[in-house]
Amino acid sequence: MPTPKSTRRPTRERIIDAAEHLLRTKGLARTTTKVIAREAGCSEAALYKHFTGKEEIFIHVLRERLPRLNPLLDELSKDAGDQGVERNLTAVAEHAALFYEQSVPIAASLYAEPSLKRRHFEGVRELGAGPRVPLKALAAYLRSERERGTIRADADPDAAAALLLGACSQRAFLYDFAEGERPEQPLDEFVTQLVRTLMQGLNEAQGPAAGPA
Amino acid sequence: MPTPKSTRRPTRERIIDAAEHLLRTKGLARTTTKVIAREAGCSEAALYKHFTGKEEIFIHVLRERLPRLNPLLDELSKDAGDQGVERNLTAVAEHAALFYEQSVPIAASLYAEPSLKRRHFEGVRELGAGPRVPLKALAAYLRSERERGTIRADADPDAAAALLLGACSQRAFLYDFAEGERPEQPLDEFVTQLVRTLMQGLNEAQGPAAGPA
DNA sequence: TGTACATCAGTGAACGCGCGTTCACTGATGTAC
DNA sequence: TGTACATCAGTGAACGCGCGTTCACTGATGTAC
Repeated sequence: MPTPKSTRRPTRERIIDAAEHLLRTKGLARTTTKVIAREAGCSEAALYKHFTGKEEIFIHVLRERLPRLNPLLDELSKDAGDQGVERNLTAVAEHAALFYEQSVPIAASLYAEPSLKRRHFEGVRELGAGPRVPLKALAAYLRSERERGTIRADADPDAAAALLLGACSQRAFLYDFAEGERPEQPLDEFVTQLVRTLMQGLNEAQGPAAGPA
Repeated sequence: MPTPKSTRRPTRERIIDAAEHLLRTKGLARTTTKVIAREAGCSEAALYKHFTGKEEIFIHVLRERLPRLNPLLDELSKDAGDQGVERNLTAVAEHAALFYEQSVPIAASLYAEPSLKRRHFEGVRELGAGPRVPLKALAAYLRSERERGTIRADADPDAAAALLLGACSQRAFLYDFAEGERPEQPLDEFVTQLVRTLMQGLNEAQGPAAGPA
């Protein structure tokens, strides 16, 4: 028998749960009102007691379930310099990679429905979020490190942020596209090498490049 | 009156043209057989003289119209060292950015229809292509530069490739998502700064960091 | 306490619409004699 | 040259299906007296 009502999540929550899960696994095109209702354990008609329509359900999934990357980055600016830059960047990159793994499959499918994409990003922009914000935040952090002299004076914070977060987001796509084509490199290894490469650059080592101790 | 038949492209081509254009502008969900036919200037029934079904049209758009990044990268490996590494990387990044601008909107919408996504990438893999190939090729080029000593001996070619191409692909997403939210940084400037940052790293300059002359 | 009524989450069945696809047909072109 | 036939790209109209949505209704819960 199904879960007794007393212990079930509220219907509205179960609808959002179901829609989110289906978006992730079956894709936007296959996420119909019928399957949402079936997975939520209610009738299709019940969807319309909680939302004005199907698109509204998706908008709420996007608003309430897409993870946020910004909190971590905001915190980062405060602790600038407390720990090594390299350690901070590694932490950021690791979180970013996980974040993109979560959000890429859903965000990407908005391309199939440009009106939904537009609606979502207008809402997101009004909240001061949006895909550019993490880049700006990371660049701001790097600028503060540059001011205290922990990274080179002629460093370009925007370019560095684009490199690091770009690599993390692209990884999320490859991960999903290739779908187990080959055993993926572990995340922490990937991230460590990104940060090391970003820190030391490709130019011939001259300075105290701190070889293996 | 419409273009006379004698000067029109063959119907099959016009169908692919129309489907591609609609995928880019209206999205996968709004690209129905009716609108493809209207834009191609033929009847819906005519679609089925040239393709077995709608999905087949999309598969052929993906196969025949998505740009290829690999040729440029293959060539690159041959000329390793002929020009400066920095110059080569800049050229690659610029092409990569344009490539991703073209392919991202269409590739992303495949997330809405996972079965189509899977079919496409299986086909692509059999041709030795796929989204991982450019990364591998760029890393191979960097390895050859490392062997001839033009970049530091302990450089990580895979990480460097991930950083550079990641930044370029992410740019394509931001460009499209934000849709004119703010005047975009010009491509060549963006790319130049990426490459310089990647080459010199963020660590305090010690060596011949060749400050402003 | 019992009774009458209001509220409201939720339902089964039906709705119309637009989708991808198929049908029988047309008309232009090529070819054999 | 004309005529009879084959081929084939392309069509208008119809098809059935599954979609998102709405309808009239139910049954549980709360509340006033």
